[in-house]
Amino acid sequence: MISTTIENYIKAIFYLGETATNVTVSAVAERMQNSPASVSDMLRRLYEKGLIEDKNNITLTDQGSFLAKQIIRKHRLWETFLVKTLDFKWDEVHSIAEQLEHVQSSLLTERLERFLEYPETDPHGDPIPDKDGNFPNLSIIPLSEAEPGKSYIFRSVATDAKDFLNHLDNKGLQLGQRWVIIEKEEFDGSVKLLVDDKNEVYLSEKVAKNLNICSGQLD
Amino acid sequence: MISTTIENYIKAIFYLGETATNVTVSAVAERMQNSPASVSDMLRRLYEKGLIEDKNNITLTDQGSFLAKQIIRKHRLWETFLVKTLDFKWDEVHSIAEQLEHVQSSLLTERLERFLEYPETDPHGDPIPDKDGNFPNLSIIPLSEAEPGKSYIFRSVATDAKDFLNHLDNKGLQLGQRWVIIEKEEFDGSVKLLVDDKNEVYLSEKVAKNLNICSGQLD
DNA sequence: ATAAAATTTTAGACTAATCTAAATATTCAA
DNA sequence: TTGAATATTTAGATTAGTCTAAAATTTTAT
Ligand SMILES: [Mn+2]
Ligand SMILES: [Mn+2]
Ligand SMILES: [Mn+2]
Ligand SMILES: [Mn+2]
Repeated sequence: MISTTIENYIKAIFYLGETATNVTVSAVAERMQNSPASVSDMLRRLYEKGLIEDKNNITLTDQGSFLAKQIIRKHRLWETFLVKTLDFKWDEVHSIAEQLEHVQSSLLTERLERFLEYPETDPHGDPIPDKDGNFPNLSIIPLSEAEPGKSYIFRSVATDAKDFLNHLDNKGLQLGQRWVIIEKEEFDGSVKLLVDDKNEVYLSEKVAKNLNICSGQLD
Repeated sequence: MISTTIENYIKAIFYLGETATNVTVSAVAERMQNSPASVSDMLRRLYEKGLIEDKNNITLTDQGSFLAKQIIRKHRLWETFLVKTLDFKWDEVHSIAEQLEHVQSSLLTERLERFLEYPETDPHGDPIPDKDGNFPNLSIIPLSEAEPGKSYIFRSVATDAKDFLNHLDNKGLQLGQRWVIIEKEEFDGSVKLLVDDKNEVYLSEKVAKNLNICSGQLD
C-alpha cells in the first residue's frame, strides 16, 4: 500500500517540518534529490492518500506524522543494532539503515528494541521514539548556543553525513564527553573547547551548529 | 541496478532449476504468482542483463547463479538471526526474511554471519552458502526414501510454508530429533516413526516427501 | 504598482513492471 | 500426421515514479 518511495518523502517532509517554518516544494526537491516537478506530482498523491493536510500547506496529517515516526524509529533502532551488536562505526550505518527502515513488521521492530534493551538514543545521540511515536525528551541545545565558561555533555549530532562524522572522529570528539567552553568568537561563531579536561579543540560555527549538548551530568 | 523484482525472479529460477529438469515460463509464472505474459517479458530483460543463458532454455548464467546464492545466503542468515537472536519461531520468519534478503551491503551480511558464529544451516535446516556461494554438503535424503528399521536424524524441511511448519509443531517434530522408521506403507507411501525413542508418529507421503533426514550421528 | 525573479504546476514523455486478450508456436494423442 | 490442447509471445493498456521544457503563479524589489 505505502511504497518505499512514499515513505522517503514522508520522512523528508517530517524532518523539514522540524526545522523550517513552512515546508516548500523546492526544499523537499532539494532534500530528495528530485526535480520540483516530481515533488509537485508526488504531493498530489500524498494528499490523495491522506498523508499531508493540503497541497499548499505541506504539513503531515496525524497519519503521515505517525508513519514518519515509525520509519525514524526503525532507522534509529537499526543504526543502534549495527553499532552495538555488529560493531559498525557510527559513520558506516546510515546508508544501511536507509534500507532496513523500510522492512515492514512491527513484531520485528519490537523484538529488535527489546534485544537492544530499549535504547533511548541512536549512535548519533538522536532520540528513538517508542512504538506510539513518543520521543524521549533529551533537552539539548546546539553547541553554537553554549555559554562560555560552562560545562556540557556532548549528546548528539544534527546530521549523520559520513564526511561530517569523519571530521569529528579526526578531532577526537565522541558522544558522552564533557566539554568546557573556553571561548566563543563573536565575529565568526567559532568555539574553543576543553574536551574531557585534556585536549583543546577549535570548531567552526558550521560544525558547532550541528553538535548538540546538554548541561546535565553524565548518565 | 538490480531491482528487488529481478532478485525475486532470479531466486525463483534458481529454486526451480534445482528440482525441475527444465524450467518453463509457466512454472516461473506459477511460483511468482504472475501471468505467463509478464514472465515472458521479464525473461527478455533478464537475458539483456546477462542473468539467464537464453530465452528458450531458462538457465542462470554464472552471474545469475551467484546472485541467486547471495540472496539465499542473506535470507537464511536473517532467518537464523530472527530465531536465534530475536526469539522468533521457525514458522514466523520466512516473510520477514523475504524483505531482509534484499538489503544490499556485503559488509552487513558478513558481520551478521560472524555475529551468528558462521551457522551452517538456517532454522529449517537449509544450508547457508558462504560468501563465494559454496553450500556446505549436508548429505540428506527425503524421509520418503528412508529404509524401514533404520535410524536417522531429522535435518531439514523442504519448504518453510507456515501451515506446513505448524503441522510439524503439532506432531511434535523438531530438527535434530532421532527418528527410527517403524514401518513404511508401500501402497500410499505413509510412514510410521519412533521419535526420540518416545512417541510414535504417522506421516502421509505428502509430508514425508518434504522432510529431509541424514543417517549420521547428531552433531 | 509593476516588472523581474523565483517558485510551482502542467504537459508530454520515458522506464519498469504488471495485466488481459489475441496471435503463435509447440506438444501430444488419435 | 494432423487436429486439439497447451504453452508462449506479442499487442496494447495501466500504474508509479521520474524527467525536461513550458506555462502559470507567487514573491520581491525597484
Ligand atoms: Mn541515519
Ligand atoms: Mn542516526
Ligand atoms: Mn524462508
Ligand atoms: Mn529457511
